[in-house]
Parts: sequence; C-alpha cells; structure tokens
Amino acid sequence: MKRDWTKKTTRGAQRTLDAFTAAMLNALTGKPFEQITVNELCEKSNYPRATFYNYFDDKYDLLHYIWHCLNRQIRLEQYEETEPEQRLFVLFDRAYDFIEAHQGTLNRIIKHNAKESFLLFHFRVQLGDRVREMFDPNICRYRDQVPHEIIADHYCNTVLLVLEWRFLHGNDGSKEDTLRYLEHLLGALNAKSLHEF
Amino acid sequence: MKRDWTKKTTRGAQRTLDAFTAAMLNALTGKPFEQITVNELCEKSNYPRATFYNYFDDKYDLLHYIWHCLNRQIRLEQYEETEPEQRLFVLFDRAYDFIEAHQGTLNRIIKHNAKESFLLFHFRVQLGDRVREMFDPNICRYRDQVPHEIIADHYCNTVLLVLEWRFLHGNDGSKEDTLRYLEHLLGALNAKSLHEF
DNA sequence: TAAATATTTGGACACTTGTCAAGATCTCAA
DNA sequence: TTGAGATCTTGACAAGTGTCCAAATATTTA
Repeated sequence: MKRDWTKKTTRGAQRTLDAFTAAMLNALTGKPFEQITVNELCEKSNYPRATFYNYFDDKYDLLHYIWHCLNRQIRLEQYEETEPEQRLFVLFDRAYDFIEAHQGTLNRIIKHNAKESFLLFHFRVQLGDRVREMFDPNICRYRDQVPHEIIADHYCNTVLLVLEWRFLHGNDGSKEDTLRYLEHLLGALNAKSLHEF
Repeated sequence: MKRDWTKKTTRGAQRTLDAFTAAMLNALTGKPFEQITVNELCEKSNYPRATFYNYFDDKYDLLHYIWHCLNRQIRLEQYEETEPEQRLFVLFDRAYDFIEAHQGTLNRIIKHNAKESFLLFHFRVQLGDRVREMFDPNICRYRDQVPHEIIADHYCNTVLLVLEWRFLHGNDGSKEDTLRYLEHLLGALNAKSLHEF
C-alpha cells in the first residue's frame, strides 16, 4: 500500500489506477492469479513498470486495492437506523445483490482460479472489518454472554459462508433459500436477541 | 505439491523434508513469512536451491506441507463412535489441547506474523476438509433444512473462530469459557439436533 | 505567463525465482 | 559383494522482482 486509498486522487492518478485495475481483472479471466506478472499488467495497460511500483508494492497489493474498491460499492450506511439483528440481513441483502450483479465477471475469474481460494481471502478480511463496525459493543447486547468480537466475526463468517456456497461453489438457488439457511444457522442468537428486547 | 505427502518417504527424503521444515519454523520466529526467501531456507538447512524445488513448488508449498504434518497430529479417529453433535466437541477438545501444547512456538511465530493472517489460512482449509468428513451427509440429520456442506463448514468456522480468538488474538481464558462461547454460538443447531433424537 | 514544485517515466542494477539435464548417491535383488 | 535402476543433488540459466536515479512531463504557485 504505497498511498492512502481513502484519500482523493488526481484525475491522472485515477486514470492510472483504473488502467491497472482493468488489466488485472482482464488477466484474471484468462489465467490463474499466480501466473500473472507485473510485466504483463504493464503491457496490457501501456504503463512502465516504475509506474506500477509507484502505486503498488506488488500484484497482491493491486488485488487488495481492487477488493477495496469493490467493497466500497456495497453500501451499508443506512444500517444505523436499524436494529442490530436486522443489520445482518441488510448486509446479506446488499452483498447478495452486489455479487449477483457481478456474477458474470466472477464466474470467468473463478473458472481459472477455483483453487486459489486465497484470492477472495482479503475481500473477506475487509468485509469483516466493516461488519465488526456494524456490531459495535456499545450497541449490541450480547456482551455478558460472548465477547462482541466473537459475535461480529461469527456473523461475518456466517453471511460469507452462505454467499460463498451460493456463488462460489456453483450452487443454484433463490435468494430466499439462501436467506433461510442463514436464518437457520443463526437461529439461536437471533431468538435470544429478540427475547432481550 | 511435487509429491504425495501421504505416501511413505525414504529415510533420506524424510531427513531433507525435516530440515526444510525446521528451517522454515526457525525463520518464522524471526521475521514475517513474506520476507523469508528460498535462499535463506537453503542456507539454514545446508541444501542447494535445486533440492528445495525438488520437494516443493515454492515457500507457500512448504508451509502447506508443514500444516499438513501438524494437522495429522490432531487425532480425530475415534469420532465414529460418538454422536454427530458430540463430534464437534471432540474436535474442539483435541484441537484446543494441541494448540495449547504448541503455544510457545505459536506465539513466537505470530509475534512477527500478526498481520499475515493468511499464514493460517491453509491450515483452516485442511482442517475444514477433515471436519467435512466428520459430518458426512449419510450420518447427519440436517439434510432437509440446510445443505450438509454448509453445516460442516459452519461447524468448522465456528470451532476455528473461538480457537483463533483464544490463541491468536491474545485473549486469555479457560478452556471451559472458550467451550461455552462455542456452545452459545451453536446453541440453536444443537438444541434442534438433540430434539431430533 | 513563467518559475517553482511535484509526479511520472525509462533504463540499469542487484537480487530472487523456478527449471533443467547431468552427475552423485542410495537401494535392493542376484 | 556387486551393479542396474531408482532416487537425490547440483550448478547454471532465463525470466521475474523491486529499487534507484536522473531525465521528462505535469501541476501548482506567484
């Protein structure tokens, strides 16, 4: 991470970042991530190597940046208005729609990267950070039973589990079915939290 | 993976494998995984680079092998005698004791590798495969409600979540406390499965 | 506008990576 | 004990990686 991605970039810098992003996504539809070289990305995007290293530490860093940008597209801001146990379903809802909207690209990528399960690992990590914010200990009520970090991670894991089952492992099924699995897995916690209100 | 790790190795090969394993574990106690080079491992173990590549594709592959060996040390064989929902607690029990026994080495490693969360990623994957076997669909009873792969992964995630919270995130606490968190997170599923008997 | 300042570019460098074919060394049956 | 076959070891090679610096270009400031 050579620079702060949350800061605003100049128009020129954004053009460069977009070009490398496009080059990587394009390369990923044709071969596994491990086989992609920085040289190749520079050829595809018509930028010299030094420019690449101006922005990124290495190709993993670029991947990291791409996940960051995609993650930002999942809008969760309105969660503050909802009750804690509802927030999880807001997250599920937005993430489901987002992934469904990008299913074409996703399928092309995992076709060559089915075994590189770590590809999506940092996406998980980033989403996990956001989920942890959503279940701030000051707001949630499970404190006395289980540490809130465990609850937040468990929520994050479970949402991602059903989403990965649906979209990554080639399982068909409606959004409602997937939601039902999520509700079933979290049945106990939600029943308890409802009871506490 | 250059060769089948489940096959028996010759004495000479085993000596070489052990040397590289020791070199990696030793290196990990001094610096982050990313900064370790194959050259360094060869210097430490007094083997030429080509020998390393004889056994492993790269340093990730060696790490993979090390997790495989460690994983084999967690003995779960007797699970067939127990009821499905008890197996999870057998897994928890064995894994907890195993990690606790290696806590010294583990702490030295994560001291330099706290941010390299993917280090343990493949360990998770491998343990997940074993957990999935434990909850074979022919034996488990949740088929009609949630696909059994989801249940198995959810069990695996949850056990690993509480173990990581306990040992990786620097939280103290008794085995009983940790077990209580696990039971709480899985409360609904177990209540249901008990009911079905 | 023009000078001052910052960013981008290209090439050179030292180093790491993964492969290969040839040579050394083990192993086991005769 | 011996020697054919299998396995293990090795140095050299081509390609990739990440850094550095000075020249070229862009951006900001006066």
